[in-house]
Amino acid sequence: MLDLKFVRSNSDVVRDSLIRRGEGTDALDALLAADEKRREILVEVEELKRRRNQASEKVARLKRTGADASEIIDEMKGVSDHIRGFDEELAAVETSISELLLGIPNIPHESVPTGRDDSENVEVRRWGQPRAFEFEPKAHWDLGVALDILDFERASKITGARFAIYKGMGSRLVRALVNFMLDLHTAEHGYTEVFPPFLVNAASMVGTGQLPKFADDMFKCEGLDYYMVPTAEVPVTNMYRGEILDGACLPVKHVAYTACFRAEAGAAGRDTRGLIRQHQFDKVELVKFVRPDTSYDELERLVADAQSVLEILGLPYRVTKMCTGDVGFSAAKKYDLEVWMPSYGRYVEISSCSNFESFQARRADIKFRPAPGAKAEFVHTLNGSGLAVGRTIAALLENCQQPDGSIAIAKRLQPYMGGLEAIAI
RNA sequence: GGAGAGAUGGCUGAGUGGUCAAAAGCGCUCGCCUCGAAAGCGAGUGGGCGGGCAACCGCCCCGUGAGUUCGAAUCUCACUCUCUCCGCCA
Repeated sequence: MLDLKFVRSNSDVVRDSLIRRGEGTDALDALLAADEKRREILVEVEELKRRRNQASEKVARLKRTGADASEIIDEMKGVSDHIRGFDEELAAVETSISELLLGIPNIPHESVPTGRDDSENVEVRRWGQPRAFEFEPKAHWDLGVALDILDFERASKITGARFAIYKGMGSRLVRALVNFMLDLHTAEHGYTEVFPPFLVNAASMVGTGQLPKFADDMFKCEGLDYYMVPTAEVPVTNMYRGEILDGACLPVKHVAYTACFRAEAGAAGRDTRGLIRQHQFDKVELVKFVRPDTSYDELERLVADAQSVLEILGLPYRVTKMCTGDVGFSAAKKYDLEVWMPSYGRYVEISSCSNFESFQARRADIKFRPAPGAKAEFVHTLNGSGLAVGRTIAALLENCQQPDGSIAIAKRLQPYMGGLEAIAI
C-alpha cells in the first residue's frame, strides 16, 4: 500500500508508475476524487465535534455547581444527529479509499526496466554451463516414476491433479533438501529459523498483498477466516504485524520451511506434467526486515544467498531482472533465479527475490525505532525463495541423470541422504 | 466443547458516565551533579488524520465492531484473543 499523502502530492509519479506497469489509471482518479471528498466532509464534521466537545465541557461545569444545563443539552441533541449523518458519509468514503488504495500496486524502483511482460525481463548473469548430454536425457517425471521415487497417478487418486507423492529416496530427498537449505541459511548466512503456521487469517493475507486482489490464487478453509499459505512469506512477514521493532535489532532475517498451497487458477493446461506446477509444494523462504536505506544492498545479498544453494548443488542458472510489466503487484524490484531444465530446454524459475520497500510494512503496520526516543518509521521488507524444493528436485533429477537412469547425488547432499552417492533402481 | 477471569501508552499498572491522552512506576531522551560512570535531582517523552506559509489549532484512538447518551476507557450487545479449571484429543 502506498502512503495516501504521497499519492495526493505525487499523483503524477503514481500515474506514471501505473502506465509503466501497463495498468489503467481509473482507480487512481477515483482515489484522488474520494480523498478530496473525504477532506471536505472531515472539515465540516470536525467543526461540529469541536462545538459538541465545548458544550460537553460546559455541561460538566454547570452540573458540578448544580446549575441547570438542559438548554445546552437540548441544543446538542440536534448537533449530535448532524454529526452521526456526517460520520456515516465519512465512513463510506473512507471504505472506498482504503479499497482503492489496497488495489494500487507498488511503484517500481528506477532501476527496473520498463516492459510489457516477461518477454522484456532483462538477463543479469549466468552461472554454470547447461550439460551437453552424450545420451538422450529424460524428463524428471519419467526418471522419477522409473526410479519409483515419484508417483503422480496415486496422488491424483487420493487427491487430484497437480499433486505428487514422493516415495522412498524421493521422500528422503525432500527431507534432505529442506534440511540442507535450512542449515546453510542459518549457519552460513545468518538467518534465524522459524516454523510458522501453515494457515493464516485474512488480515495476514492483506498485510503481504495477496488479498484483496488475488483471492482466486489461494485455498480458503470453508466457513473459516483461514487460508492455506501460498508461501512462508505470509506468516513470517506478518509475525511482526502491528509491532515496532527495536532499530538495534535490524536487520531481522528469518528462514522458514513451509508447504505452500496455490490454486493455480489461471494456469490451466500449463506445466501439466511433473513437479513444476503443483497445488502443494515445499519451499524454504528467506524473509528480511531492514532499514530503508539498506534495502537495495540487502536485496543483492538475498539473491546471493539464494544463488549459493544452486551453486553448491551444481545446478546451472541465470538471474533475470523483472521488468515493470512482470515485477508483481507488491514488489518495487524483483529478481528471478532460473535453473536450467533439460526437459524444457530452457531456464525455469526456481526463486523469486523481491524488495517491497515499505509497501508491505505499511499494509501490515511494521515499524522500527531508528534510535531510542526517535519517531518510528516503516521498515522495508524483502523475501526470496531459497529455494522451491519441488523444482529443485526436478532440476536435480534432470541435470544429474546418468545413462542408466540413476541420479548422482551432489556431495553436500550426501550426508543428508545417509551417505548415498546415487539414486538407482 | 463447558465454567470463570481478563484485554488500557515501549513495558508494568490505576482509572467504573463529564477538562482522562489517561495517575504512578519502569524504560527512554536532554540537562544538573561527577575526572568519568552509577545513584540522586530537574525537564521532556504515544499514534493517526485534517487545517495553516508558520507559530499553532482542531478531530479521532483505552482488543475489534455495533449500540445507549447532550457526553463513553467507564453502561449494553456481538465478536476476537489471552489466562485458569473441567472434558476430549495427536
